[in-house]
Amino acid sequence: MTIMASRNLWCMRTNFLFGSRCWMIPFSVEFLFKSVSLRHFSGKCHNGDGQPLENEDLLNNLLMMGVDIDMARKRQPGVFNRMVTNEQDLKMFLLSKGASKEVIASIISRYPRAITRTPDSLSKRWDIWRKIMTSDLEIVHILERSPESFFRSDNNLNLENNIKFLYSVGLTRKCLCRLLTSAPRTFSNSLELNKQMVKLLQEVCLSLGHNDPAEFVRKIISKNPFILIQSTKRVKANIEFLQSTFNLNGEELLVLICGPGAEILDLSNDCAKRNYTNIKEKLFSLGCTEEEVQKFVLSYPDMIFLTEKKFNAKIDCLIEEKISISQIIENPRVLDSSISTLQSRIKELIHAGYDLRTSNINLLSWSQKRYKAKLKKLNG
DNA sequence: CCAACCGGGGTCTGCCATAGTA
DNA sequence: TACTATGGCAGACCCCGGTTGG
Repeated sequence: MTIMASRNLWCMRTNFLFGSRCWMIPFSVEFLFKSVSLRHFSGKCHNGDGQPLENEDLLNNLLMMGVDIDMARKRQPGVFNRMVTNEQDLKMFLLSKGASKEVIASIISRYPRAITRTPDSLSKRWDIWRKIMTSDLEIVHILERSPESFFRSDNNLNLENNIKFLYSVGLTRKCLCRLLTSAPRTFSNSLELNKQMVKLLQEVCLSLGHNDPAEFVRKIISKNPFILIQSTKRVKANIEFLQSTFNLNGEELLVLICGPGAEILDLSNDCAKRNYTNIKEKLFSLGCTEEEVQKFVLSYPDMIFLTEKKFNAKIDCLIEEKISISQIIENPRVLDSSISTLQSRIKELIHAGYDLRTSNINLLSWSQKRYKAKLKKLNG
């Protein structure tokens, strides 16, 4: 009863603020699918100039939910002209799955079209996702991160076909789980698009002389769960870059792209080329040969992710401490550490009397725990 | 005990363009 | 013709620790 009382009070307050539309009572699953919010006045309204007016009911609902209306309108203005929207259903649905009000508001603000989905379709889609994920909460986290990936498509049959297809490629449920967590967009791609990428990967594999494309595809996808949300154009370009830049035979290239260099395929237009060119120039300026540069990058391909600014800053910060370039290229992992980690560790090590010019520099990239233990020992 | 070697984990959305559709 | 569904784009590391070998 006290709950009812406070609820009534809340209702009165909101009525005072926003007009006469009353909420349905939350927290009760039986109301879930009975709340399609038809407008009391149908269709678009028009002012004297014939301009469509947005529906007041919808705006009030969204306001009370805490939705950022300006943001939502900017993103998908069309939603605001619809006769029928299901924001109440969506809210109830997501609440029942464990999403907070704040999360729901944020989801709608960022992907307003979510409120056009029917409860039935939502529920089906959710259940299909749940065949991969073990809990509702995991899905809530994904939606919070990326509402678009769940709501952008209403085609549940396509979703199911994608899952069938991915299994048919030989991926495990665990792998699908990783794909859904890391790159949920994979599952709202059209089946055709996913097939195209898989086909491309198989062709690459065969053209490089490997005889088990299925195994290769499984490996590359599990190594790089983002691959299926890249365009084939992008992936092709990056493979061509690797092929033309390093003198690798087919097998070596395959090992690279389904192993340590797998993520390079995600890099955007010419980014790999740009970053590699910078690495080359920087190292040339420090007296390295072309061969040394190639060997250095291949020994730790993630280097190619570093932008010009960051790569140069890291090198400079090491060189300033008289660490030689040969020490650096022989221990590429030190460039893994952030600039601030490098700076603070260098300072601490010098203070501890550690001579980086003659001692090993690998500890610059050790884990915090191992590094701290080492430092403690150095400080006696 | 110590460090080298090496693989793994997190994470990658939010925007724009456009063909298709009602 | 407004709106939807879908494709594509830019963007750009850092940290941890198990195992192994000395």
